[in-house]
Amino acid sequence: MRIATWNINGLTARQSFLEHWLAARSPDLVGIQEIKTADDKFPHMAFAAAGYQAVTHGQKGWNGVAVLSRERVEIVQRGLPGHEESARFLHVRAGELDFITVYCPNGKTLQHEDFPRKLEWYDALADHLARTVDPSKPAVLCGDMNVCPAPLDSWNDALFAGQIFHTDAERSRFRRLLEIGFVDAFRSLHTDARTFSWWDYRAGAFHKGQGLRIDFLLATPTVMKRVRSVEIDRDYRKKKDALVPSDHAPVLADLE
DNA sequence: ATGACGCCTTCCAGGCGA
Repeated sequence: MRIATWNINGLTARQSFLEHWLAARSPDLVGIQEIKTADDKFPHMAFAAAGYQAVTHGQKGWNGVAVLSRERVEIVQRGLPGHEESARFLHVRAGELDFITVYCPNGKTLQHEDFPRKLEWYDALADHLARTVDPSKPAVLCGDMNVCPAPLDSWNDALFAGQIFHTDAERSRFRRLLEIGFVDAFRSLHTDARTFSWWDYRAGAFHKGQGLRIDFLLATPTVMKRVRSVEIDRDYRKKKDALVPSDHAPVLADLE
């Protein structure tokens, strides 16, 4: 079984690119973020033709998450309770697996009012997961977390020390997800790899290796036992047949 | 030093992303 997460930066702009990737990688279960599309505008037919059922928690213009699955899934929860004003949370059940995808708030800067809101959102997420996820059972929490959990996850941790994505406040929120019982699958298999999942579109950041690792597949121990590989699909951060890529790369894991 | 690219929108300049 192949699972994945990907911030696609706009479904309308990325649909062909996403379909290209689905055909090339054949994932079974995918969390996508930033679809920026309302539920009633989601192109279900196109994904059904590619063999995927889509479950969406969409929003016009901003945010929006969805799950694409080859096998039938059922909705457990759409929207983070108490924070339904932005579409950032979707929990589905795929057989025995609880699969949750999130698009965490960005926060902008430490001075911006969005920063304390980001921390509050994280606290609400952790509270909700602690109540609703049994860490002894198979579960995956994936998505764009908008945090570099450790210096190794940033192209220049010294330059950005104490700035957005690099603060102790954000890192402690990320750690709380691990304390609930989730394991960072990529880091677990690649202890020392300085591998990123996002690169700014501007100034040739991708080619200069100036990226961040902010997209994660977090899995409970029963899932981790089945993990055979975890990779960041940086080939899909490149232009593909003249199609423009997202600024994020997909993260993929193969489970036994 | 600044902006840099690409997304979106009651529509095309301006906000936002990370």
